[in-house]
Amino acid sequence: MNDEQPPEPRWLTTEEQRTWRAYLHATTLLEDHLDRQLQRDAGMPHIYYGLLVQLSQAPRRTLRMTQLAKDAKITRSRLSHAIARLEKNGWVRREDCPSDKRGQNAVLTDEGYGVLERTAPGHVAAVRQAIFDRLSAEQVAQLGEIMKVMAEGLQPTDVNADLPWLR
Amino acid sequence: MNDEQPPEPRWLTTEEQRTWRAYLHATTLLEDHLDRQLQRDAGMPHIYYGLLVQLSQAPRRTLRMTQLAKDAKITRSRLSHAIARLEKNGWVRREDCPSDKRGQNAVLTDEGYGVLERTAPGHVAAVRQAIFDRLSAEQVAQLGEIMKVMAEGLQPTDVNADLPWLR
DNA sequence: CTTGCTTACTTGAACTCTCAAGCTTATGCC
DNA sequence: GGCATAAGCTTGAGAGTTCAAGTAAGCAAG
Repeated sequence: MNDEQPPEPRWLTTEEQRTWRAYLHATTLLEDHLDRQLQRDAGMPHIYYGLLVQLSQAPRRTLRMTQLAKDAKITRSRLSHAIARLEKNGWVRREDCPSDKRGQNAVLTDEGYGVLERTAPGHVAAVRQAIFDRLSAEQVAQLGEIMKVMAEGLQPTDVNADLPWLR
Repeated sequence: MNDEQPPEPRWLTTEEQRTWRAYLHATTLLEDHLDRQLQRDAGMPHIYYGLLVQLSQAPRRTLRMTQLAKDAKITRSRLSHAIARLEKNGWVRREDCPSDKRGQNAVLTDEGYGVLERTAPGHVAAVRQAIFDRLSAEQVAQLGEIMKVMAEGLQPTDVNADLPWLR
């Protein structure tokens, strides 16, 4: 027989709950806000905009699909669908990768770059208004550090990459 | 003629960019992580789980649709679809509101409560592992304050509610 | 050189979200 | 009462996301 009881879970303290709720509210409100802002002004959701930004900063405005997916923290499947849509808009072009016949490069077109040029100011203004105009310099630094720590803990590092005993 | 130039937008400083990127990475990674965790263990996305939690804490486990939508920071349309799905699962029931024939109440069923009981420990553990186990008490307090400020700035207060000259 | 495993990417179906439109009931005003 | 407007909620269609499955090309071992 198994007499073990599941251990009483460590619930959140009142203070932690307050923080967690505030986190959920702020992040969902902001994401909705930016999604609407960009959908209205740039004709695409926030995540798609982020893809164009990544491409615009890459050498030759070109990135391998897998790399872009990693940078943007999304699955390759999602990226495939997204690039298909952006390609239909004429903002991104696909190219075969010369060195690896399995590979695809996503390339930001001039049109895509133009969209970015036209809409970036409005987007930055929205971000600024939501965050940086409301926080002290100290808080911005704190936020940066906190988010860095959180992101590190969530990085989907290759499973087993840190498990030498499985190699 | 119009000689006005659009003012050069105030771009983000390097420090602000770093913080903004960290924010985007951490929030998308966490949301994906929790969505998968709950989809796997509770059979619903994070936001749906949040709806059940709200209901579980309301008197008589009942809430008007509009109120629930406000609490969860989602549109009424989205809520309608969500409740329809949860109703199909038998976790929520709709009731006509006695005092207002337009109104609908969402009620958490016993089954719904059961799902919550069974899955809450795992969910809390995931949240704890992603945030509270990795941050100092001080950082938790900072995060709470920062998120509170951000949420306040994004609150979709009724348009015009703060514009007395339009009344 | 071929067998088997891995990597890169795509696809389709099921599900969710958004947006605009629609229905019903409440409320204020004459 | 009768009318206009607002509030509460739903619906359907189009767009986006997820998950599992599929194709094709690299790679390593024998």
